[in-house]
Amino acid sequence: MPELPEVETIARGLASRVTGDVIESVWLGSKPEPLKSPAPKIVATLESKRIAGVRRVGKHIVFDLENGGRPSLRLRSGQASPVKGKTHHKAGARTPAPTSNTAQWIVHLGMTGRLLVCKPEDEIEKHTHAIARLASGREVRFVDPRRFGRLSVAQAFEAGGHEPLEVELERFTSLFHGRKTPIKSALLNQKLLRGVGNIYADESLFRAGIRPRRRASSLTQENLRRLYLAVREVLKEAIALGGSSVSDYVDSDGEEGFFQLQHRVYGREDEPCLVCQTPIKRVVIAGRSSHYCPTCQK
DNA sequence: ACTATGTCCTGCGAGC
DNA sequence: TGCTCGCAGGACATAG
Repeated sequence: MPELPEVETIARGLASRVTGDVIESVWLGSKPEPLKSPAPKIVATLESKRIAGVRRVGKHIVFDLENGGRPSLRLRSGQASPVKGKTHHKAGARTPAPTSNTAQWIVHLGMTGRLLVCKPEDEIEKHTHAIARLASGREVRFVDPRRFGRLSVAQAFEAGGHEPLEVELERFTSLFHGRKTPIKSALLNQKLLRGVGNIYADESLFRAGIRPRRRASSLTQENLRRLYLAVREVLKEAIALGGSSVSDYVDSDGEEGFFQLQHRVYGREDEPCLVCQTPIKRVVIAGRSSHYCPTCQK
């Protein structure tokens, strides 16, 4: 679901709402769980930690955790697990907590993942896979119908690739040197740039006047300069509008974004180009829908 | 090392 | 109404 602007919006929303709160207990759904780290390690890493901040790295949401949370208040005995038949992990001594004073909780939302700040009495949505109970009485819930999302913990999380809004033009240009893959595929490669997904790749290529099938290595310096500026422009505008709500995307407050109203090619197959009226084409590149104007993009 | 393809999941809307 | 099909914001493993 979410690309850089949506993840940025979600991370900012979470940061403003849960920074300073303390994770008191964690519940994880049963296998197959969308976990990249072992469940006991996730539980041990999160519990009794204070949330020092929440930020975005590529398409990942990173909760920065620090020691100093109050000792875990045990749940009332007999309280049922949120979802019938699933294991309830509690703070325990079986798995030693990391020795470092800091750690991170990493969430990747995949296609359909959501992180919601809820009250305990709010109905547990279907496909809820994790719940972190906070000292304030609220809960952070991870809901993900398609299970492409992933949870993990780290001591010093590192993501590959460059942040598109931080990378300099020269480095940006060098990323595509000698690559025979279509520029669309290269933009989606998170090891090059991190955070660009299908919508923003298409929108950026339209603004830069470049067809998605063009080989990355065939782009001129001028092409790459225009693409660099287009990517930055599109992402900044989208962040300002709270991201794109295409089907069911909402941020952690349940608010929709509005950048979908600015889409010029994505999802507009057969509709007239907003610049030249030529019908927008849709082709499949690397298994992903790709939209472009055959007149405006060369 | 780079590139193309299939696969993991569930839900929704279009078309019959 | 109810079925099947195709498609969906992503990222891996695998094969060439």
